[in-house]
Amino acid sequence: MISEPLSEEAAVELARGFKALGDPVRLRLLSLIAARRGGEVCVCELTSAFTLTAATISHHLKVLRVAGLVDCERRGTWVYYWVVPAKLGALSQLLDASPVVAAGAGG
Amino acid sequence: MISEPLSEEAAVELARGFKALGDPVRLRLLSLIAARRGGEVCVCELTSAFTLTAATISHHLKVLRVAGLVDCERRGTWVYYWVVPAKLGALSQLLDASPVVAAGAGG
DNA sequence: TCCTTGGTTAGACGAATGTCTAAACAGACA
DNA sequence: TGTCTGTTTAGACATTCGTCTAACCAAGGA
Repeated sequence: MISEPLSEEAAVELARGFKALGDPVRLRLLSLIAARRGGEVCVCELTSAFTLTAATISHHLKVLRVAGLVDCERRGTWVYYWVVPAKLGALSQLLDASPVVAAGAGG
Repeated sequence: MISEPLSEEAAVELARGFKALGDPVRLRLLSLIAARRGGEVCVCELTSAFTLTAATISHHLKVLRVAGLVDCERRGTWVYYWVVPAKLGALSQLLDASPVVAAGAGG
């Protein structure tokens, strides 16, 4: 859980991450990617899991990527996406109910 | 970490929570409230921590409340807010990078 | 070179968001 | 009752968001 008030700067940065997660499509995209621990998922596979257009999926993937939650790489014809665990972990810790004695939380 | 794809329904519900967290003001409000573990914070105290109007703060608090992240109670003249740990914990778990489950969590 | 497939970018448009001012509601007190 | 303080609600307005279609870029194969 949050143990001390956030600075405005920290709040802006963290809010960017949560904002990216605040859409059902992006959350499902992330779950499809993250479900493959350490693995990668082709965009074509992600697109086929929705009834939305490829352009819309690409847009959502870009939002996730700009937020630093996922990263990608083109490999020949296809583009593969994977999650960035450190970024997800940072957001998770903020909400975690178990005390995390990290980051010199003075108090 | 997310270990399996989310259903559309689950994604919609969870996205509501993350969306509420996706604003710097709301994130700072939550941190101000959550920093008092089990405690409560008066709206007047929250409002004075920002340069925004009381109406705007009230609006953001309502967003957090509708999302189930905080709850409140009027007590005489003042209104007090507190966090709902269970809700924060649910969101945290989804992103948690250190899953308690070892391998083979089939389902 | 041209064509085909996979994926992204650009532009448009209705819906939702964040902020404000003004007004209303709730309680305390003279 | 009236008035003051604390908080929420209503309405307005510019900005941002999610989606689409159309166009473009990247790679492979004839």
